Amino acid sequence: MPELAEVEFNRRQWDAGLGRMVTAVYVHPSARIYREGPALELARALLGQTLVRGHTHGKQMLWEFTGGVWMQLHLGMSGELRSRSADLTPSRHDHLILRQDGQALVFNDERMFGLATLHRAEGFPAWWLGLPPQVTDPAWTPAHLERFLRRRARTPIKSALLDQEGFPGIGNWMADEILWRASLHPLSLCGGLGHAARQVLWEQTRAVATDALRAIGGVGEEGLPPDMNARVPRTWLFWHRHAKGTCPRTGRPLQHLVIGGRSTYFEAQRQAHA
DNA sequence: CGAGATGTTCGGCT
DNA sequence: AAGCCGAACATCTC
Repeated sequence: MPELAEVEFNRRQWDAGLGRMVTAVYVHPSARIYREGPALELARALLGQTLVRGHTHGKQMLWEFTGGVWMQLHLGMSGELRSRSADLTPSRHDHLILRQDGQALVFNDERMFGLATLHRAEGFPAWWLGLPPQVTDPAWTPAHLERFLRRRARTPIKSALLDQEGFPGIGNWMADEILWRASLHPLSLCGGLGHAARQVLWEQTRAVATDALRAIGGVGEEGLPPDMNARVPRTWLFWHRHAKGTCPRTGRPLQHLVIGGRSTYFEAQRQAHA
């Protein structure tokens, strides 16, 4: 599920736990999400600490606790955060549960491409501060984008959009959404985009990220949106990118290609080759 | 039953 | 040498 707006949505699921102490920790020690550090060490570190804040950066999540304890979470392909009742019994894919007074914070991940890693630092960990600028950040400028595209001159733009170095938080459906809005063919080589095409790409990347954060992430609203994807407008490509899908603007059938190993849907007539 | 699913990493090749 | 591509990871659904 998770691209930047869904990551934001999941971050908010743990809001109920902010400012509260962790009274017990359940881990599923052999789960693959602990591949970068022992689960039991993470569990021991979190116990007795208070959850201070959650941060997101693209698809990365960083949970700040008291005592210089930080937990990095990545939702991978199927990770979800939820707040449940205090007496919750772990189910099959619940790999991490932080129990607090009044509730349990759950990390569930069926496919286990996600990640949970302990970090210790006074202030933000250095690797977090060194992450590339997010696409909604003022530092993510047209000049920054141009430098990135130049380094990948022979890469199809669809593949480049999935590169977290240049487009933190953009994943497969958002990449298709951006190219569709920008009227760019997904196989266009980065080096072949002219000034005008690069400008449109920059604008639509920002626009899709901002719109998705508002619709899915619930940014700027009180309370949580009831369902993650339900509020995505039908006019987006999002709902139509499947084998029998048609373009919500032209009504013509969508083309399907596998690019960089990922399913890609586009309207071949609108998205002409650059 | 094989294919594919909103992700990342690694080994091999150019 | 930088950068590309396919495979692998684990599980469920169509």
